[in-house]
Amino acid sequence: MGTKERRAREKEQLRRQILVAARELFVNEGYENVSMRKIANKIEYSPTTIYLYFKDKADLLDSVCKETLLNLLNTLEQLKNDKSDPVESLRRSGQAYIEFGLKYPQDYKLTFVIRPQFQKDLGLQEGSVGEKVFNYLREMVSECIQQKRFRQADVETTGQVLWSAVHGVTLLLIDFPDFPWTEKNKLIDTVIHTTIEGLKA
Amino acid sequence: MGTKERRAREKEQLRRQILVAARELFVNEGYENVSMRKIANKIEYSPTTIYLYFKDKADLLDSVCKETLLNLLNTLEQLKNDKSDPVESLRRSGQAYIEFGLKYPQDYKLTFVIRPQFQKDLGLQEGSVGEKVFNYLREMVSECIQQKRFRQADVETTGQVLWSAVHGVTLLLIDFPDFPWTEKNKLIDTVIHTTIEGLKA
DNA sequence: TTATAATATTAACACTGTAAATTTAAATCA
DNA sequence: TGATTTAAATTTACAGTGTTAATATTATAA
Repeated sequence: MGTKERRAREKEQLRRQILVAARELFVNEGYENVSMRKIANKIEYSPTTIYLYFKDKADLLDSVCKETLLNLLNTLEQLKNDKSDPVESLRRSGQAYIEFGLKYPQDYKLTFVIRPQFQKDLGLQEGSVGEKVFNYLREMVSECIQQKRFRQADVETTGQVLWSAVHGVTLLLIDFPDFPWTEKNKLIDTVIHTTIEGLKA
Repeated sequence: MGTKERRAREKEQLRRQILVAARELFVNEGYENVSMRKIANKIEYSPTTIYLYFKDKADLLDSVCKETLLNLLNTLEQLKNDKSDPVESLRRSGQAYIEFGLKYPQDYKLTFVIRPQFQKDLGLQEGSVGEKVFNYLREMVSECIQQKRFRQADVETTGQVLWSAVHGVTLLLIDFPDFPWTEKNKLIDTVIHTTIEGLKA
C-alpha cells in the first residue's frame, strides 16, 4: 500500500515547486516586492494553498535561505580535497565564499541580511546548516594556527575576523555597484591577502 | 516683508518634524513595518501631507539616511585633532566607525543596507555626504602610506579594504546578536588590528 | 456507494502606498 | 474692510498586501 508514500511524495513536490518559485521571485524582484499572490500565480495555485506548506512569508524566506546555506556549504566543501598548504586553502575558501556571494547576490543578501531582520535569534543552532558552514571555517583556521602559520590566537576570534572581512567586501560590492571600486578581483584578492597577512604577523 | 521667510521657516519645521518622526519609527519598528499613516499619526497630520514634503517613502528614507551620514561624518571629524601617529589615528577612526554603527544599529542598517535596496545608483556623487565620509578615510589612509607606515599600495584599494573590514564586523554584530561571538570589544580590536597589520606587511 | 480524511479554494478583514479631487486656511490686492 | 488668488492640508478612492476562517473539492478507506 504505497498510497501514503506517493501522497507524501506529491506533497513534497509541491513544496519544492513553491520554494523554487519563491526563490526565483525573491531574487528577481526583491523580497518585499513579492506577494504571496505572485508566488501563487506562478505555480497556478490559490494564494492560501501556500499556507498549507509554510507557516507564513517569513517561513518561506527561511526555507529559501536554508537552501542557500546548503549550496554555499557544498561549494566550500568541494575545496576540501585541496591538499595545498593550509594558508593557501584558507585563501581559496575565502575567495570561493566571496565569489558565491557575488554570483548569487540576491540570495546572499536574503540569507545574511534580510532573513535576520525577520527571524531574530539566529544564533548557531545545533546541527543547523549555518553551524556546518562556520565549522568549515573553524577547521580551516584551526589548521593554520596549529601549524603555526598564524599567530597563536584563539580559533573563534580568528575565524570571526576572516568572516567579517569577506562578508564586508561581499556586501559592499553588492550594495554599492556604482561606487568607484578598484578592479573587483584586485579588491577581493587584496582583502583576503591583507587579512591573512595580518593574522600571520 | 518677512512673510515669505516665515512660511519657508514653518515649512522647514514641519519637514524636520516629519523626518524626526520617521527616523524614530524606522529605527524602533523597522522600515517595512512603518506606514505613512503611522508617521502621519505621530505628527498629527493626514497621511498625504507627507507627500507635500517628500516624494515618497523611499525619499523619506533617503533623507533620514543623509542625516545619519552627516552624524557619522561629524563623529569622525571630531577625531581630526588627534595628533598621534597616523596609524593610531586610523585605528581610532575605525573603532569610532564601528562604535557608531553599534550605537545606532538600525540607523546604520537603514543607511548601508536598506537604502541601497530602494535607491540604486548610489555611487559617490560629487559633494555628497557619503563622498565626504569616504574622503575622510582617504586622507587617513593616505597619510599612513606617505609616511611609509603602510605597504606602498594605492590609496583607493587600501581604503576599500579597511571599509570592508569595519563594515563587515559591524553588520555581523548587528544582524546576528545571538551568534557566539568572542567578547565584542576584543573582536572589534582584533579586526582592526589584523587589518592594519596586514596593510603594513 | 458512502463516510472520512486530505487538500485546495473563496470570501473576508484590516492594512498598505499613493494619485486626484476637494476643502480649508492664509496672504495679497482692491 | 471684503474679494481674489495662492498655498497647504484633507478626504476620497484604488489597487494591492498578508493572513484567517469558512467552504468546496478531491482522493482514500470502509
